Amino acid sequence: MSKTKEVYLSDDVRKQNRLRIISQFRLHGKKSRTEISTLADLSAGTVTNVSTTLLDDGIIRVCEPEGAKQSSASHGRPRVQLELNPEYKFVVAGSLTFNSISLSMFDYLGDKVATVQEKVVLENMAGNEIAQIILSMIDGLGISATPSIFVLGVQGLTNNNGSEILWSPILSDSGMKFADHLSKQSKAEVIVANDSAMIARSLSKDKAYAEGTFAAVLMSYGIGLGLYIDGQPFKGAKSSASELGHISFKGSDGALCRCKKHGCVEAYASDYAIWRRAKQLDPNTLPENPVTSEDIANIIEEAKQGEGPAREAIREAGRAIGFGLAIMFGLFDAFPVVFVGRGAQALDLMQDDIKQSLDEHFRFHKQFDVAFAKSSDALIHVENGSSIVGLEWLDQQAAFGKS
Amino acid sequence: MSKTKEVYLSDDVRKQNRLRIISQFRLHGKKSRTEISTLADLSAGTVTNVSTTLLDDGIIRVCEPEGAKQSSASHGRPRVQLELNPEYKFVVAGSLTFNSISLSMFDYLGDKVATVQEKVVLENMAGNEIAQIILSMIDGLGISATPSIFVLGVQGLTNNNGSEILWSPILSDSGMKFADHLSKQSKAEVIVANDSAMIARSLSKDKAYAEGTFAAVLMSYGIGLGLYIDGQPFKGAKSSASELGHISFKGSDGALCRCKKHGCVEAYASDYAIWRRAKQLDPNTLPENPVTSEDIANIIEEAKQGEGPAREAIREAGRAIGFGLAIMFGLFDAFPVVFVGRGAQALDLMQDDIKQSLDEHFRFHKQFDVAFAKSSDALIHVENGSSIVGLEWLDQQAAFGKS
DNA sequence: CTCATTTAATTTAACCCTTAAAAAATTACA
DNA sequence: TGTAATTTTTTAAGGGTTAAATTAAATGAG
Repeated sequence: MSKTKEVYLSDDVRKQNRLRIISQFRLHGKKSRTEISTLADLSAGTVTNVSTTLLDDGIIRVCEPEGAKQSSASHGRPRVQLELNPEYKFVVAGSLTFNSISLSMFDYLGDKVATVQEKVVLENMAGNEIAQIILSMIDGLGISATPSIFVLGVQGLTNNNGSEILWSPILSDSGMKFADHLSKQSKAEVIVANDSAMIARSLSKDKAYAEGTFAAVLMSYGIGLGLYIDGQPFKGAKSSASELGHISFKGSDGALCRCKKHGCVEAYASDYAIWRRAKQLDPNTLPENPVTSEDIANIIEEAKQGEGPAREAIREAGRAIGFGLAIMFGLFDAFPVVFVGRGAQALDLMQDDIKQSLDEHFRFHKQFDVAFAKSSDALIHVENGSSIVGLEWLDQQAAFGKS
Repeated sequence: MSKTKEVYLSDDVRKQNRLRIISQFRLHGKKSRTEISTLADLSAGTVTNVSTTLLDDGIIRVCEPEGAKQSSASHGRPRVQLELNPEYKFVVAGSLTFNSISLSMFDYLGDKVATVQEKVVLENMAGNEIAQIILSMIDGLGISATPSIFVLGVQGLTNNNGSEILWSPILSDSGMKFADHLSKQSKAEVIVANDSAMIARSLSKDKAYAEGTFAAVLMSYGIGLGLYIDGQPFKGAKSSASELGHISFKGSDGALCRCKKHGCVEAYASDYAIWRRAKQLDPNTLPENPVTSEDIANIIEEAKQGEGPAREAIREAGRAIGFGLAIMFGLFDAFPVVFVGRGAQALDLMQDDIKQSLDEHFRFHKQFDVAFAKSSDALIHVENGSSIVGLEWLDQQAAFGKS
């Protein structure tokens, strides 16, 4: 595991091909050996050999012949469809927000087998308590399957490999260490990941973004950013997530941000910022209670009616986002952006301001085609992205073996 | 070539190991088979086999025994030192600036065998003219060796794979296409690269930055940025270089930048910006003549004497740089920064302002240890980085074979 | 001057993996 | 029932690696 040898040994070739074949099943679902041979560009003989070991190991299984989906040609020996064995192993994917934990169990085929949500304010909880809650939630599902891996999306910064939360606005110092406790108590792998990164991961499976270079911007309590560059999730040097929210939009005389600095993009574009401005409150105070989805929906409604504080709040959010994007595009080049989260519902209203701001601050704006889109519920994407991470981890384990 | 198969075939294993062994020679210089066996973690037998083919192909050669550097132990059969064959192939590495072309030829060992520089203003030249000049400069060296690859650093944007210049402040539209002409006329590979990226590449071989996460900031005519993340040169989505110079430091009422926008970091931190401010000229005009190294040296001298326009110009440059770094750190995490170029001579004077600006705009400043350093002549680093790129390309070719 | 000792490099034999080709299996259809 | 069609398995050949045995080359003691 720790030895990071590259492939230069026949044994590694074998494992590499194992993964290759598993990945084809992951990608295409039910397939016969012959089809896999074509897809994976391996000879029929190799596919037979590897399939045999995969069957023995319980990683794939033979599908019962479905009347409909027969072999393409009618003559000859019929193909035997194989697929990933759903019972092989299980993933728990989910997300932690400031006042709730939602978890879903997925089988190895990637189907959701159970889901559970609990309202808990995590702010003052210790790591072992959180781990305990998660475990009892899973217990409460009454499912015999034990998860082999937990993948949990959280707002904040995690380290590069997903083993540790470095900072999160929704957790105490002790709470941030829940992954350790969970891993010890469950004896399963635990990966913590930035929520926006998981959203991007989820979107990356979408045909529209399959090309693989795009950004997911999560507009809710903060302004999250998940980047995909050339089909690979982008990771910072030490930590998981790139930040859009704390780019300095206005100088130090700007509005107060949750991070205690002034003028951040978040201080203009997050839900509390929009709310604060729409309600014409002091830009140097933070609201005491969390802003709800309804609050934001109401403001959007109001803004649609015409000019006024609500409309102006959304304009300013657009300008801040546009500025943030301009800066990011300057560093990475421009690419499509998908907006997710409740703030994203205002995308139609913001779009012109975003573009204008981009135009003002990004030199190459006109040379690049920047496409915007908004997508559905953020939590679903976080969960979905997390499940993908979990399944890919299982695939790796299945291919390269345990220890 | 075009087929991008991964390693999953014994033949690929062979090639992989060939590269592995070549890389050890590249890294460590003269080594015996036994030593290579240890370094590359391959068996003695494999090293013998591969070495034989490498010798046959003229890629490595036997070193004449130097009296001094004998085998570590005195007993036993003495080791035969091998090394890369300097005559195997040659690289031309160099850089194009607005008024000069400098080229050096390197042998396969990485030793510089010749160098030539010519004053030419490239601004209005066509691509084929530039190619012609480069070729005749090489011709003029009177060296029998023909280069297999040209690697040239240029200010501006190149595409991801180094085949094309997308934009450069020093070249006309036709001039930007010189790589095509050069490649056709010389029948050699031609790679064009961003100058700052090459500087970073050069620095990456420095022990101090060998860890592999740092930024090179080139302060001269513009503000270039070369990034190394985790030992890998960072590339944008479509283009080569990340940009620090055109981050929006002040709004649209800021000073005029060469890119025709207002308020860019470059408009405060580049040599013309410093000069403009030190001379108390209109911040909305661009100087007609290029600012020289002497101009900048004089301003730095003046600033050292005490407060005044020169000192203030440098302060403002520091603030702009600090702002740019803060934004970059927000996206990538913080890491060491090396300043290169004539503006970097003012680092001592700027450092406090950079840090203060960072502190103001980067949330995690105090949690990260941001180290600054300045390095020697930019051109040398560009050339050096380019030669490294060229040699690595040759290594790849040597390992994986031509077609 | 010879020969045991020591270290380096090469050769050998065994093992693993892949592939192409041959063989076997399984079904449709005449 | 037999032939054609198609999928899957088996076989044999070929290539790569490694551990171990062998050969090569130099030192130094008797």
